[in-house]
Amino acid sequence: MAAIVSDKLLDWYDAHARDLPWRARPGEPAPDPYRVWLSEVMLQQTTVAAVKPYFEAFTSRWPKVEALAAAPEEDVMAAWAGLGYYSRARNLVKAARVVAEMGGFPDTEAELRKLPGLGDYTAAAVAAIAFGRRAVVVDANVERVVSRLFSIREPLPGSRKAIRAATDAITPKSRAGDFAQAMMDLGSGICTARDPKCLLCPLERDCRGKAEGDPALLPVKAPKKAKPTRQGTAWWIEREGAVWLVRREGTGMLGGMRALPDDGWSARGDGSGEAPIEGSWEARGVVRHAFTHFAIELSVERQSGAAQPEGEGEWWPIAELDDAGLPTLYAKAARLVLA
DNA sequence: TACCCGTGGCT
DNA sequence: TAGCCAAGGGT
Repeated sequence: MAAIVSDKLLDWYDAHARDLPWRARPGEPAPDPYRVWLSEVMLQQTTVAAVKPYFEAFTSRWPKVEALAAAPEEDVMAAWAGLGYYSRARNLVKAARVVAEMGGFPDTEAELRKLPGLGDYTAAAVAAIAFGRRAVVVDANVERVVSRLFSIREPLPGSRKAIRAATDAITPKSRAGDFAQAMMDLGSGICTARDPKCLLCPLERDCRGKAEGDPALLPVKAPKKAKPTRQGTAWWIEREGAVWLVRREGTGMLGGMRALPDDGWSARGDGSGEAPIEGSWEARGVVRHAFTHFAIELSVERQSGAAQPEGEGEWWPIAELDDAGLPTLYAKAARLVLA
């Protein structure tokens, strides 16, 4: 059954593979490991449509890993702005510098797994896609397809071990990269989370989930926690056509990204409401923004002709604010002030 | 393990 | 519209 499933899927992939900028067409040589790695990191929890323009921008500006390794971290962070999960950009720079120092990407799953930002999924995907290694590649698409194919009814995340074993059982010795990408294309276009297109599926006859009932009910997932709403304030401090920007520290929320000064709001609590400088503030309104596990209502206060706040920061020309690389929350706040 | 960490499209 | 979802990783 295992060989039959992988053969059917690879045949389907040869006929229906998506044409993507980071992907070789079936039968072509494997693409540059740099492009595979970059695309896989960008695609972590991120849609293909969102990734495409960023992938083009990055590979145009930094065509090789050595170029990315030589770039200032803040330039990479600014280029990543809007894509989200900014630890990916911090780790991207770290990994690029390690790889450049090594003289190239390692070509085994175990060595790739040691690079920052490469977990089980990405290490396996790069090993399989860029280097033709047999690796068990399990992402959310594979979890869904395999849960249905084998009718695994234990809820996630408890079912991960069983899903991995089942995926291992159907992963072929050769063309593991194509197999992985075929599974992802199948999950993306056919075996979708809602309303799967079973009539178009090359594995319909092999699918226990289909045979036993409604495959759309799989995988079962644990219920999600309610997300709280936090209150915070951001300060638009303006002087001579420039606004005061800081760079957020650490590895936490929006860490390493340029931002407006704020009052210390976080996922765990509201901000203090305390302004960084004296003076009279003009209320400009409230920005609402939903993060993964909480929402924020950010009040935006403005002061012009202001003194320079203490601490690190820079006066950024308002006319060039698009180049600052503000994450979406602060881009919204800026739009509110400038509207 | 459970939680933290972004964003935009879709229903 | 409010929630769900997407090629997860780090701690």
